[in-house]
Amino acid sequence: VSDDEARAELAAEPYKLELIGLKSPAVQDAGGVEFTTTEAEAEAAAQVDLDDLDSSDAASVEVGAGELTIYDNVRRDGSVTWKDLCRGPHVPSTRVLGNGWQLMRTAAAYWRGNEKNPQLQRVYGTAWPTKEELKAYLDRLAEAERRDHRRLGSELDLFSFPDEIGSGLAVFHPKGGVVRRVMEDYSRRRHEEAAYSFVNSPHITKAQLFEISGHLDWYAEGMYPPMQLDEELNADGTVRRQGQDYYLKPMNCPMHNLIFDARGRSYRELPLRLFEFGTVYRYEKSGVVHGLTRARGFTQDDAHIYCTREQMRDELRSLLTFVLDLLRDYGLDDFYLELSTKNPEKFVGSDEAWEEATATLAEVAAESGLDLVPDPGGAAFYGPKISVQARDAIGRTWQMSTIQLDFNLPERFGLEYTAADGSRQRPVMIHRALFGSIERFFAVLLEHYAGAFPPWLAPVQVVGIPVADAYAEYLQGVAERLRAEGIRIEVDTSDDRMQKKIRNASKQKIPFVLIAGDEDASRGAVSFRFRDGSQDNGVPVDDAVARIVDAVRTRAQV
RNA sequence: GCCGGCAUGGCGCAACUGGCAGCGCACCCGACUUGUAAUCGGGCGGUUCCGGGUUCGAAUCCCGGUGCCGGCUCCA
Repeated sequence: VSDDEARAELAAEPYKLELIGLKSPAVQDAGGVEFTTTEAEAEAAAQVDLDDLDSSDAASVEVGAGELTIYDNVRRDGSVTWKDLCRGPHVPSTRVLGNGWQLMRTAAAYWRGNEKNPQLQRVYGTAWPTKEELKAYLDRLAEAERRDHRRLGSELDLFSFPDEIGSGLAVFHPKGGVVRRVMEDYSRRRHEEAAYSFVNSPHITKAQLFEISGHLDWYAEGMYPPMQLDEELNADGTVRRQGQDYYLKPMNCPMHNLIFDARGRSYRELPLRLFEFGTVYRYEKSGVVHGLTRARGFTQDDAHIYCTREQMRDELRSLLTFVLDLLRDYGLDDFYLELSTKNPEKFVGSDEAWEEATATLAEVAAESGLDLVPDPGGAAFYGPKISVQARDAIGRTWQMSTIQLDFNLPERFGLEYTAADGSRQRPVMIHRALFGSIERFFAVLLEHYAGAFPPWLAPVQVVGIPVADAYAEYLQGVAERLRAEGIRIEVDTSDDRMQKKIRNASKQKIPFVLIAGDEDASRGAVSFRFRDGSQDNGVPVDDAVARIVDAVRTRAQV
């Protein structure tokens, strides 16, 4: 139909009239009810962008540029219930959906995806050729639900979000604290080996620092409001103390820059790698806070590397290797990379610097042999970025580590080092976080393992269960030997039945259960029960200890 | 921030149309002493998220706030 015909047909539909005005057949999908076959497609459909629709869905109907199509919704008796703009095609009959469909939820969505526009009600559904396939899909959703870190966090007594503290602010319980400490300890050790220097910086700072860094210009709405220190006057009216705003830090980089700038720096010190588990606070909008993956207070495993332009390539290369190795040690091994490049509308620095940095990142990424997905225009204004995307045990992807090149902050802070020829040079700065945030990484591991952490990370690695009280003492002896090896073991001496203790250990997803009764004790042995329910009976204590110690030391996933 | 939903012992839930706040698990006490996922009995525990209102009477209805869940938008 022509625009005018369409306008006449849909005169009572203000949003559709607006779409007609856009003169693009692509936008016709932006309204209407969506039935999608997968979560991913629902997401994709929800994020329909006017620009990329023209080419991507070309398979449907031939529609010339600027032409519109209108479909009639026809009942079985032939009457038309409503008309709608649609690029098509439509299924001949909704009855082909059979029984394999279900409404999933409703939600508000901004008209044409813009926050400034009014919101419409979006109805989500899912449709499958058969009931069985629908069920399989719903089972996958249930599996994700079962692994939800917020649920596992309370079931396994790892962390909580007390209302009294505030939205998005977690406390870690003793068991969560163990996992976190082990994660951090291992990370520290590896960073030490990789020649990082460990620094510490405060949680609050005068406004001045974020004025220099530019955060108050660009990031103010992501920050908690300032703490105001009032001006105080002496009796004669002179100023005794100047008024001052203090902010919670949303990022660590400005602090690290001040450490770099604390004295004159030589090229001989570079690359200088400053590392900190830096706790930051960001005032996330109320609707986006989500468990540990999107909190308002979190700790980054943050490092800033200051190096020369010449060192940049080698540094990035070894950095990417370091990052991937470490992620693998935590049990993630299915990665791809994303390369975010310059947004021509929003960048600082010279074109040459950008090209060099981007080419270097691309080259280093290619050497890794991993898939590289371009993300044009996705870079921060100060430099391009590689991010590591990891797939977890049920195939979901998570953005983990980021490596960002920065030409801007060294400029703003006036950072310099003295080169071999005595000249003053500006260093390049690399921002990198490997976990991203410890809390998010913790949540990803928790969901990846569905709570069944590998022994080296498990809060309790072994539970000893005596067949009867009489054997508790024997197991305590075994426990002492394991504790001497640094193993986290508890002996269950409660009044419960043995079967109940096994059930409890199983629910807590303890990697190793050691059971002992007369048969074992009389032979100096113990019996294993593993998480999968399998057993290994009558294992000599020496062998049992060696086996557990080995599993922990090798970070095995048993 | 916006739209929709929700908030009842530590956890999971119940309580009809406004009419005595209940159950299971956990916890405490007692009995039982057991070879691979729940022994039995008893007990403690609630200002029904907070503040205000309507009503003879509010977990229940209304208003405001806080928090949570699902999305939008944004992001480590």
